[in-house]
Amino acid sequence: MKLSTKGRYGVRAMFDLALHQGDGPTPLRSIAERQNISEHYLEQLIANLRKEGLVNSVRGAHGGYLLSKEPAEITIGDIIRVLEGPIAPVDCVSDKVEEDKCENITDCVVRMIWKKMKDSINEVLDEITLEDLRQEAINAKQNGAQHGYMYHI
Amino acid sequence: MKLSTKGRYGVRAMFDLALHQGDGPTPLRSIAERQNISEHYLEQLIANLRKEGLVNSVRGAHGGYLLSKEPAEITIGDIIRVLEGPIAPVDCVSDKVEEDKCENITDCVVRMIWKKMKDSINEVLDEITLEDLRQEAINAKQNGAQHGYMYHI
DNA sequence: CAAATTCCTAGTGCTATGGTATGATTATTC
DNA sequence: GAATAATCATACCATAGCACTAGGAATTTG
Repeated sequence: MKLSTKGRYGVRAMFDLALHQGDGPTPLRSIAERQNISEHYLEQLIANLRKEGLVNSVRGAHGGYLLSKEPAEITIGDIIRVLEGPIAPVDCVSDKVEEDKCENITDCVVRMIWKKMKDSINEVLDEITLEDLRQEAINAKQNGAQHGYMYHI
Repeated sequence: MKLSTKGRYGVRAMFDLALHQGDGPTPLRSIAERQNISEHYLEQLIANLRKEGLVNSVRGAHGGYLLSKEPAEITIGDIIRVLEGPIAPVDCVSDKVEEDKCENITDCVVRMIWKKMKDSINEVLDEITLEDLRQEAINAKQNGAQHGYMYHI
């Protein structure tokens, strides 16, 4: 029951973009350096975020990446679902197709657990936006946070 | 973010024991057959459940396994934590030791997400007991559930 | 003693993860 | 035109965990 680095790096990268939103496109290299993530690996991840429309890209000199929407309109759930697939503890609660593969769907007592689990996780992740993180970072900074690669504002 | 079969098989096996509690020790073979799980594999899982005191074993002919406590006193969280380790999306929120490995612990904005996620999952899993499942199975049976390997009562 | 059953150790094939390496192509700015 | 950057492609690799399988030793009952 662990998230892989895909989801975690993705969230950090998007958070980084949220903090630098307004400065124009942010090159991948800057994100990778600030967040201490392998640039090549991050490239693979952000390609998915672009395909799913969470970020826009600008080519060429002074190019880079931009959030496609306001930080308040992007949830952590949006990001993680793109990078890790459906957020569900077992396949039989993740989507219609997978549900149908389970013969016992209506009778299965145990499935109820996974359903509750899934709903509770998604609820948490869908109520946190990048704007929430940005605000927290600003507060932390004001309250004297020092290190934190998480908020180079 | 998937559970492995360890956690899922474990829950099903314990649920099976809950349903057959009172019949004396349940041999592993019976559980494995009813739940359609590899006997040898299940053996390895139940060994951990025994070491952690969730089940008792009786050797020899007519031996088998028994829940060590009342079904109402065993939560799904108890079972999954034994078989999958701490239920946490990232290590830095799983326990003290892991927390200490993270330099940024106090300042890290993103960590708050994983903390909330962890708490919400654990809350769900710790409020469901084997007795709850047993009751649901009995209800389902009365309401005409037919198939469901989940409740051979 | 034979059968049933738990207990224990080892090995195995597969897949996903988390990268690295290399290079070519396209678009943009100065 | 040079530099900067995204985009695309392909391939490789080491490690770890998963989901078993195999085989046998120890224990208990009848």
